[in-house]
Amino acid sequence: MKKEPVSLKDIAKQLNVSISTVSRALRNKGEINPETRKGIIELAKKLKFRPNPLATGLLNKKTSTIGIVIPEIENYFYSTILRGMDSVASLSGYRLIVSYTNDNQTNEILAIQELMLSRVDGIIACPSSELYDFTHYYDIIDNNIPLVIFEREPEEIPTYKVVTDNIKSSIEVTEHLISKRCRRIAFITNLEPLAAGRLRYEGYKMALKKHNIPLDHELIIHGNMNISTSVEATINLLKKKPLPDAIIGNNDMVAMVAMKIAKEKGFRIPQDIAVAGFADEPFSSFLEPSLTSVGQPAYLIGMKSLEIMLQMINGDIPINEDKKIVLESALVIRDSTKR
Amino acid sequence: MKKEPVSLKDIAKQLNVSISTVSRALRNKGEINPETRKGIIELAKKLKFRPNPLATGLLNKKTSTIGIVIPEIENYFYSTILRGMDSVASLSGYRLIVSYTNDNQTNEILAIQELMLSRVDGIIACPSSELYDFTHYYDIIDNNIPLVIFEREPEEIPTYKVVTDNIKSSIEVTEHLISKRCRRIAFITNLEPLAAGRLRYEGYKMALKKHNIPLDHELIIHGNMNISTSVEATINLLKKKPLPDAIIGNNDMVAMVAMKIAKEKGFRIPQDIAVAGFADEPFSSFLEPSLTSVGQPAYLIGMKSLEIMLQMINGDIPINEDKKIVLESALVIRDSTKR
DNA sequence: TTGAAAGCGTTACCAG
DNA sequence: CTGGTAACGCTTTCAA
Repeated sequence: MKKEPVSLKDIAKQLNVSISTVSRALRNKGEINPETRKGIIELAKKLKFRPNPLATGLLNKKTSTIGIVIPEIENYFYSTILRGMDSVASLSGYRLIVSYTNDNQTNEILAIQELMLSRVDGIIACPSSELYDFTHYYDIIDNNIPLVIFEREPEEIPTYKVVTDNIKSSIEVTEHLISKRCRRIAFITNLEPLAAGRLRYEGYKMALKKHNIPLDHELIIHGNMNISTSVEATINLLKKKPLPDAIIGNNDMVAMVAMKIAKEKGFRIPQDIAVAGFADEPFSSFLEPSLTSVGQPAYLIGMKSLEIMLQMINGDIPINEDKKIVLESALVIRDSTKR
Repeated sequence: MKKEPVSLKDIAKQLNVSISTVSRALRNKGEINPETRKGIIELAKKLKFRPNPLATGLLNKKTSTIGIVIPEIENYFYSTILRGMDSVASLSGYRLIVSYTNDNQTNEILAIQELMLSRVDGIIACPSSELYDFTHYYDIIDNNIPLVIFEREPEEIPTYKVVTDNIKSSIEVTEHLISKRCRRIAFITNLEPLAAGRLRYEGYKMALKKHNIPLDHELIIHGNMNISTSVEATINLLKKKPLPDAIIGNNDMVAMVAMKIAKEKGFRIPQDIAVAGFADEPFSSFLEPSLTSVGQPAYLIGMKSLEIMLQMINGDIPINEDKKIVLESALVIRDSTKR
């Protein structure tokens, strides 16, 4: 049914030359009669010939395809990372195959298996935060397939990682709140082993310690960062005595929910409770009050991950190095913490 | 460098049988000695053999890959569509290659060329709204490559289209505002030839006409729907005399911007000006006031497009039919229009 | 029941 | 300068 694309054979037949001659002419390799070459190139252009990637791939064992394993896509942070990756990939003639894990390990294992069966040239993955089993990553490494990890920092996986300065930026936002005379700072976060939230929690603790503010475990709420758990978390926080005077959400969605619930309960923001988030979503400056947030270099994470991957594939850097690239975040102060 | 995956040849060698025997055993085709078969299957499982998709693809001229052409991805609406597509594709053993056009025709043409060169089995595209040249689509059709269009409805491209009931839902939101005694309803929208905004504008006009409200062209602002143009559009609207008493934004981002600007200028929402949007983004219920919006069946658009594509590929439906699948939207009424 | 061979489209190598 | 051939990994057809 599908009309067949032109092949070298077609061109060879029409011009009464051999397939190898056509191949050579088109890739300008080896000696060749300029006349013959010109004719071949012309016909090829006319027929819109382009080598079948399946055939070349079969030959040099390359698919020109990179597998991406990412938790979600309906999320500005991750979709921006993806676009950063795509921008580099498409410029270099690579295609991306994207798998979504929902931050769930079972999906992740399946995704990686599928990608390896698809014979991708490399895998760039964000391991799910609950990760406790690393065999599927060792599988990638054992097969000498280039692997780049992004956003999460599993020490158990010895390879390149592209991450952000979670601890530092968390210290920064916490100190910002402290400078605004907040003393009971609550933190709604994801404390799963590999979650960025866990590192941010470390930063938070360091900031408190530095300023001699006692850590109150009551103010730390572990959640999986969806809307309903965030609602619940906030309601619980607002029952604590004494009340928290600030809430940090592990992302802007959580912070947004916290603000809404607090306002509904009659608290003024930021006067009664200051609120801050992470990731600086486009909507954050439009909330009421506008939301203070730690901006993440999402696009850059994507670009950088893909650049490293390409270097690995091209053999410019070894594929078995355990190295961490840390990109900088930037605190964006808005009305939700101005008091 | 990369460790070679096991091939039929490897298995054949180890078991001292021919490649064809192994192939037959594994796919349970043709007569074969149950003993031999068992041995082969066992070894294959142990070695984690899986056929090289490049080789099979070369043989049956299939890549098991579907190309997606989509305007953006950092946008809940489009990323949800994409996930809908992915959910169906991954269940059917298809991979998706996604290209982003930024709603720009030049990018779109390049994307489609690239996809065709990659030999995708089918293309699902959202043509850019400014589209005036359709040759690249005719190119797809001429090559007998299955094509599905989504979200936009170009009459010039005779193929399956998966769209939403833009006119109807626009009538609905406009009538909703009219029922709230709004008479000067402004519309910030994208009027490019293929934009959904154009159809929504039609619906808007029909609703006004039905209720004998004169159309005031001053209240229609054409924009490309980014934040800065929306800011400008709103500022202009708020200078009109008499003032608009409602603003419809062509998406929730626009409506969000309009609300913010109007509030900053001292207008009360919805009392002075009611506001509504399209697409019902997750943040919309968290705005102040919560935003009335037309919910779009994004996930369904994605699923449906891919289902149709698979049917085309499988030959269950002809690939040259000009048919439109219309999915229903649902108006979500919130505080921004409750007056 | 099994094996050999052709072919998918391409490239690389070796003769001529 | 050009053509033939082998090879990539797989499926299918034809013989044995």
